[in-house]
Amino acid sequence: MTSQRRAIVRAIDELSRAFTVDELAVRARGIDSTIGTATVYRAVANLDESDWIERVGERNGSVLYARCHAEEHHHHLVCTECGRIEPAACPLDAGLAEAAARAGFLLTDHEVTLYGLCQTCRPAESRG
Amino acid sequence: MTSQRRAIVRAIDELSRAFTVDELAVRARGIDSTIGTATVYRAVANLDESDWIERVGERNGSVLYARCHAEEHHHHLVCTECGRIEPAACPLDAGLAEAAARAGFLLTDHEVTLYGLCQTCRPAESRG
DNA sequence: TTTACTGCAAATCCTTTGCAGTCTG
DNA sequence: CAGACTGCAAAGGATTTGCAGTAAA
Repeated sequence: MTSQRRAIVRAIDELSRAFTVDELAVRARGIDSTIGTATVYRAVANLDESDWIERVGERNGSVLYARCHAEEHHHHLVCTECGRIEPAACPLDAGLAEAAARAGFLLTDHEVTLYGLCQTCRPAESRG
Repeated sequence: MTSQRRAIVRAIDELSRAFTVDELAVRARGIDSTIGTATVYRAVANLDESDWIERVGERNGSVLYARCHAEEHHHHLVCTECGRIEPAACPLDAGLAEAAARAGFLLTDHEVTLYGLCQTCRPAESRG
């Protein structure tokens, strides 16, 4: 592990919310200003592959990633305002699996992402 | 509605499966060879806005669209091999909504896409 | 005619890659 | 030293946009 990789990992931990590669690059450069964009892309690809971070959706055409501490299979709740994320239980129940089977499909993958506003970002009048 | 738009709509109907803008452009040019790519992108944007087609996921970095005849809120089952799509019931139940609320989130949107292999594309040994 | 739509080419934007040099183990 | 990693700059691919002309209502 190189110093750049370490800086990138630290930047992800400091962000502690969903981020685009570019946002991460900016943050990482706050730690080591010489880090190139390609390096960040490569590090993200590696960390994604090793499941240390995950794709959690997209924002304006850029892939959104986040470090999530949940162990088992899960999905994400992403605040569209500040990027805060929360793990969300997988909603794919037996009923849906059955429906897929009924349609003749063999399920191989699925994407579930919930978007919303976190407690901090939601308008006051919507707070219970 | 222009003749190009008509050709594009017809191409979508003929495809009757999930498609990328580029795939649609190829098909549309089979009807009218002069249709430009930008025109297809613009037509797709319009049709998407008017809910005549919907984004149903992505493939190799390109957005996947499909015409879906289901009326109410729903999601999609997409065959990763041939692009066949089926509507899928929304799995977001009260439990998940509650969990989101418990995390302080005000849900504003969600994406659910199931990927798999349709009856035709799945390997023979997996057919029940 | 007024407005929306078109094709083309250029421009954007995100992401990946080739390369030659550098660091890690 | 071998292999993985780096920054840079160039390339790639998807999508958007400016423009001047064309078709539709």
